[in-house]
Amino acid sequence: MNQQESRLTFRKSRRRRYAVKVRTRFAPSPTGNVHIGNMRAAIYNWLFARHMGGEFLLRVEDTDIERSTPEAIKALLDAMDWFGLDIDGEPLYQTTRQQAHLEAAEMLLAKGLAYKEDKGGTGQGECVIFKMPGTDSSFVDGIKGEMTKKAENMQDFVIVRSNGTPVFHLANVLDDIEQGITHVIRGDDHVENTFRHIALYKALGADVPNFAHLPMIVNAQGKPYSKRDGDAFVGDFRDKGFLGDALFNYLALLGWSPGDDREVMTRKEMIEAFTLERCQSSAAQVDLRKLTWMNGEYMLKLSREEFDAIAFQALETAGIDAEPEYAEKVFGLVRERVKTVADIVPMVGYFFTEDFEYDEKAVRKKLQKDGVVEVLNQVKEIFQSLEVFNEATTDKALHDFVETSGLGFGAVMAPVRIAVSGIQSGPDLFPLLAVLGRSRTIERIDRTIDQFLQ
RNA sequence: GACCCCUUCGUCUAGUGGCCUAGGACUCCAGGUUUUCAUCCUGGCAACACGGGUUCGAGUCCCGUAGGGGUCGCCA
Repeated sequence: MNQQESRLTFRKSRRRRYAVKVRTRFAPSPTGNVHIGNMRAAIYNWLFARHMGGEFLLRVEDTDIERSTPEAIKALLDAMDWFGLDIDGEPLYQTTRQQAHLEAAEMLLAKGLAYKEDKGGTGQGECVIFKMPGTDSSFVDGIKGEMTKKAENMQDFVIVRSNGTPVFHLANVLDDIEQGITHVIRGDDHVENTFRHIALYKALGADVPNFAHLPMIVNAQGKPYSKRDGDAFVGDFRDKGFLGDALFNYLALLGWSPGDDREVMTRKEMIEAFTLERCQSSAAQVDLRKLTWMNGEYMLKLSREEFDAIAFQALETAGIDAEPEYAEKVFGLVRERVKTVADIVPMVGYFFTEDFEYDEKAVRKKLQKDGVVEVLNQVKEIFQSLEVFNEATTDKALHDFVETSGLGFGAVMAPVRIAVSGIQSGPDLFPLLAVLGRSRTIERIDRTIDQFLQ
């Protein structure tokens, strides 16, 4: 009922401004790190704007001179780029607006809607305080429905500090007016502010936009993300090997669903299906396992070229020098088994060095057993005698060997695999051998015998 | 403490009074496919916070309780 009511009212208020195009915005302060909670708000704003055929703007709230460095701004823009959040128009930098903010404060003062006072008698001088109208306030939240607050529960608040700088509330509202924002979609932590902001809009003689408040996202312990949760920044997810598209999709689904069973969705599908009414009003918990699964789905959707480019990049950062043609063959082997970008290097390491590690347990359980030396020696001879060494010939040769020797597949394949790769799991053995090549395969078998089976 | 908000499987969710013996996804478990691992296929475990109403009928509406969260800055 509540949902239905809110939907109606929300539509009605939009119809009133029928000629106005929907405009949303992302208004972060550039601090060098973008929290995924903020990024999710950006995603929802973007999705909503695109769904409505409207515009998505960026406003950089860079008034904190200490933290708002050019690097921080670049990091912010990079994060948006990584997610593919394209903006309409030029970003508005809040520092360029200070004069306008101050003039508006003067206007409110002149109209008697604000007053000056040394709040709390600090002796720091007088600040400008906005006078709340003294009436009950209510608005219809696009997600939460009807919200009300009694006059006695709302206090006057500072809009210009005694040092002459504008406070968030004033700047934020004024800039939203300047940018023509029709829908303010932001975190739940702003609901209380909304009552203040609505009063400001009215005092300023501006149309009050629609508001929608997104529930917070919480960590794996179900607690709010704090500064200590190291993995809450967008950059951390990138470092952990997640793809921007996958994180985007995952975050979009964290608090919203299309209403049917779709989960892995294209941008187009998400844009088409996205509505505020379908957003959840309770907090959502981040589940890295599901994110990892979804990332795997996106890794699978990558084209050969895209995957190779990513894999080369990963190799490069790991300091591994790779010959392109060979590396591409290796990538082809692991392409479908990788869940995150970070999985690649550990999975292909042994292809690029003779100095790879042997898994101790694998050596103990599969290699250091009676008869293994003989098996490896015979396999080596078979490989040496092969006219051509490729996937098909090694496959046939080993299968023949298994048959004639009367040994099980496992008794032959496992030792060979460990001898050439050091580990028990990996790509299909024969393609692996083919990529490795005959000489390397034989050398590795020899070395394994010397090292563990003498 | 005051004000506001939230509550369906472990997690993300579907559910707008009868279609719900509550559906899907991730995870986990079992079986199958596979030379290994992953994939893939099949099956399984698992939830309406609690208590009262309203109603012929409640996960869905109302009230209360409990739990959780947000806000109470000359931070944003």
